[in-house]
Amino acid sequence: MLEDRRLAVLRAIVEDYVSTHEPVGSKALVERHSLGVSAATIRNDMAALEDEGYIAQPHTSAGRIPTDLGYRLFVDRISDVKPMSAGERRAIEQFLTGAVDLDDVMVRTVRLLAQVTRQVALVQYPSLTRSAVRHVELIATSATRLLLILIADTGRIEQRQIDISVPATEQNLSDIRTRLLSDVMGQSFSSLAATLETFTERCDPELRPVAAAVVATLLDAATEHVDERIVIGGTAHLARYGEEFPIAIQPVLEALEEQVVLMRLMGEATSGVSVRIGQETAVEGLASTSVVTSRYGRHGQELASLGVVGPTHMDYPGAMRSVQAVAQYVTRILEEQ
Amino acid sequence: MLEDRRLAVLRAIVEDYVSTHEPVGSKALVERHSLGVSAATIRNDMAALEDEGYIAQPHTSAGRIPTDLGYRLFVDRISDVKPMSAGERRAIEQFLTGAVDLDDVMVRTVRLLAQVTRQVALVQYPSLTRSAVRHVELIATSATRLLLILIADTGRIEQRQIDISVPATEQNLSDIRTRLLSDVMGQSFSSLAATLETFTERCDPELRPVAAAVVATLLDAATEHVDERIVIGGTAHLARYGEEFPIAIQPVLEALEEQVVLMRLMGEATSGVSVRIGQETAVEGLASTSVVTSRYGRHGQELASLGVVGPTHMDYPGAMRSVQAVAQYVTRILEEQ
DNA sequence: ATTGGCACTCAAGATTGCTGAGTGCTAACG
DNA sequence: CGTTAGCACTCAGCAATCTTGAGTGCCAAT
Repeated sequence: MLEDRRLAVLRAIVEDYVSTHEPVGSKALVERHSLGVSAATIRNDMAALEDEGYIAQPHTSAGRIPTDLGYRLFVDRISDVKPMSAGERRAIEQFLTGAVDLDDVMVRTVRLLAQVTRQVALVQYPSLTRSAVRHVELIATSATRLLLILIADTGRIEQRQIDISVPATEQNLSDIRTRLLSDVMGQSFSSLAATLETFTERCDPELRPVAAAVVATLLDAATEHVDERIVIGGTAHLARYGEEFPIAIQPVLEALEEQVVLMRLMGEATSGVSVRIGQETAVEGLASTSVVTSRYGRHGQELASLGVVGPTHMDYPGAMRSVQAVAQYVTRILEEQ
Repeated sequence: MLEDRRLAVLRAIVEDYVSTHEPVGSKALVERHSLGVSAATIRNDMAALEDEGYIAQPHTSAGRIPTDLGYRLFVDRISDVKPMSAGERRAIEQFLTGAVDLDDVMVRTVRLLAQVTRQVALVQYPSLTRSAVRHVELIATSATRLLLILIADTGRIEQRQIDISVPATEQNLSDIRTRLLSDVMGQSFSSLAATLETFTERCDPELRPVAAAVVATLLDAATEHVDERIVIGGTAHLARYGEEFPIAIQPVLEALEEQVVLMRLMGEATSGVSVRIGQETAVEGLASTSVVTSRYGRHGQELASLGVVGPTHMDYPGAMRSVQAVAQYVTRILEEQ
């Protein structure tokens, strides 16, 4: 009962603060929300909420703003994820259909997400290690140089140069290509190391040097360590906050240019929608931002993440809803491919 | 003689303003530069320069700042492009070697350029229409769906889905693939339309529906209209200026997210280093920024552009030098591929 | 437990005055 | 005729001061 009202007060504070970006006082609260009690009572509740660490005062004679902890409680216990309107769903669908290739899907998705949430959007390319080989191609670009092309069933393509010391004939290459294709076609990238362990031995002795080089390069490309690609969009929205709010956007932009940081944000695998608030991001430059992500995938398997980065005082229910919806549609698009 | 001194004054104003970001007065000028005349004389020169539109006063009791026209004169007639130090050259070289594929070259280049110039960097992917076909691959991903892979001799790869109404046998596909390859291998992308005009007719009647679809898709992919890809980096540098300078960075970020704008900035083909100052960019959001670009290429042919975007009060000689040097190195890297 | 009343605090905005960098003008100089 | 010194004038920016009002915490009454 009393607990209930306190939560209601916290929710009201979060909602008002998110929409006005100004500390909210007891009087304004009772006016804007029908809480059924007087401002003085709210003040008592506020004092209690402040003791527990859910809200704070910027300075003595100001209203309260939610702390990271407050947002966390809000996200975990209070907010209810509203479903999207039919119109929104249709808009998303329209935006994503007609993509000509994977790059196009990624670019369209990041734009869509940025536009819908009005925040910075991140989309990670489907993980190679979680997908399977659709095709492998080996092309001679000069006498001692080959080009290896790897195509995943997600549509993702990787290419690598291979320098070989001894020239290989077209026949040799063709042999290797055929063997390689029959070995790895349809295999998951993560199992390639095992699959190709004996590949070189199984080749004719004269092919072995080339085969070894090819296998080594292929495995290197398939076990991509840090070079997962991430597309960013909507950075202009950052500046919008900066205008009337003391969020230094430089550290945020810097953080978003660091591959390591992005991988940390997108990599942590949790099903469903994940929300990290302020310090929880564990990234220095993102201390005053929150990150809302969701996994997306294909046929029940999760391939990668997408999400948004915004100020801690963001519209969490809205962001969570949009991120989830977009993830679902990307999943569907990938399944159609 | 008199003209000479006026130019020297303008140059001094530009240099001081670029380094301090504060309006420069006559007194400060004579102190910092040995111009051999008194402040009063400088004031006369300044008044003349202002009449001619090269400098302006933010308010009555302030020093002068260069106008766009002033920077233009500075760039055209006054500044001398200093060569890079050996150390800088080595740093650039080191940064760019070791790239595993074209994507990698592009990403490394944009990072390098952003780091060296401390500004926003743009790198355009090599134009397809100006390069030649290294390889074409046709893969069946299901009975009625093909994947067409185009590889340019720059290392750039394009892929497209092809839906065919009638299932094609592996033998059919192989036929088409072989014919296609012998037709287009080594051809320039711009000549493909002519080369493939009679391709469908030359096929067996039963292959024609599939062949027609393949050719149509291939030509569509090869004549990419607006979807030239551009990589952006170093946006965090924008915020640095924003801090102590009233450049609204939001319009800049917005402009940089518009494909059309980027194409306009990068597309205008001029050999050598090109500088567009303030309004000259002809982009609303970039009215208070300048763009320094250079073409890069391979074997004398220009493939695309790279460059930087920064505030109009940038270090033009430095930026021009860095952009030129990086373009040269990228050219070299592409030639090695 | 809730409420009204009241004293207290303090950020933000307005007002004022001062300072000094910088200019333009004029008259003198070589 | 170009250059210079001198001088009056302008005005952004800073600091000091004052005022206002939103908001709080506490206490006594219900």
